Amino acid sequence: MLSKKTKYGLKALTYIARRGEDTPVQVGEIAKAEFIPQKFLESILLSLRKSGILGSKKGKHGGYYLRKEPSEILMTEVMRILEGPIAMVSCVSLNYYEPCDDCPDEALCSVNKLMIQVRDSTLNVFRNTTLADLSNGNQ
Amino acid sequence: MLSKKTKYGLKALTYIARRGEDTPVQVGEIAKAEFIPQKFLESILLSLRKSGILGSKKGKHGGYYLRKEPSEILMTEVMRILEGPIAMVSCVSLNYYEPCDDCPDEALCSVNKLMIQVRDSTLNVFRNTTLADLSNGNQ
DNA sequence: GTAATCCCTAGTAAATTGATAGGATTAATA
DNA sequence: TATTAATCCTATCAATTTACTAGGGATTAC
Repeated sequence: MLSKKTKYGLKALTYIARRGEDTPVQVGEIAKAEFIPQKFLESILLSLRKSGILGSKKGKHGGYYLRKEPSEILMTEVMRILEGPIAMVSCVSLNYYEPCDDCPDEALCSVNKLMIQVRDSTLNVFRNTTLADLSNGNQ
Repeated sequence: MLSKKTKYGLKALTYIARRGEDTPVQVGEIAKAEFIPQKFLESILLSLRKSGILGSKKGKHGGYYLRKEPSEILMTEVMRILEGPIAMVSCVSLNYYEPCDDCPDEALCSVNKLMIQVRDSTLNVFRNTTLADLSNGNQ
């Protein structure tokens, strides 16, 4: 299941991208528009800022803004920040590989074999989808 | 992340399929061979039996066996039993659809749009993979 | 009848999730 | 400079899920 954190994060990014203007967007505005608990959203946007997707401006009239064009923000990056590894088991993770302690031979492991395929097909979606794709009306 | 339940379940099914013989396999044998806590595995195999994937024989020399040929056991079925819905959000689930309570219009929802693509690509893998594929050495 | 096996229900510790609380810091503006 | 409005940061917490464990009942081979 997708965590609420990821769901809220994606909705917030889409909101900012759709808005389009170059003034920063406040957390409160997004929270109200997307029905997201404000304090929770605060922490989510903070992590997106720390990861370099968002920039922020403090103080009055502050808020968050995209640091790149929506068409340059890949879902691989966003999903890894919000949801963590894309692979369903660490032994097939590209970025966070760890062997299973109970598996004597990955080459013989049926779970490994299946999860590599799932990982690749999911990656294929995320690599070919940008925030611009999510924000636009088309497909 | 894939739950241990699913991981253990897949390993157990693969073990039974690879064994090939028509005598039932005991939980203890699988647990020992695959390093799975026996009592936990018991409950997993029980749920696979209740779902019709496995049959069982009680009493001495009892155990579990496949009710279909490995080539006829699709991953869609196995994963739904072990892991639950394949979709990452209920609003794109084919078998367990439920609308999100915070989403006024699915057609405009970026999460919905993205997760439909992920669901379809994952389904494509599971629909084209059988237990026989996991059990064989090839690919 | 005894041993070996599946069947079933409960319970439980640890981790994760989805928040909330409370305030420190920063910046615009009057 | 004082006020206000925003981000930033840490800590905490209840509910849920996960990954088991315990204990025994039911069934069957021998």
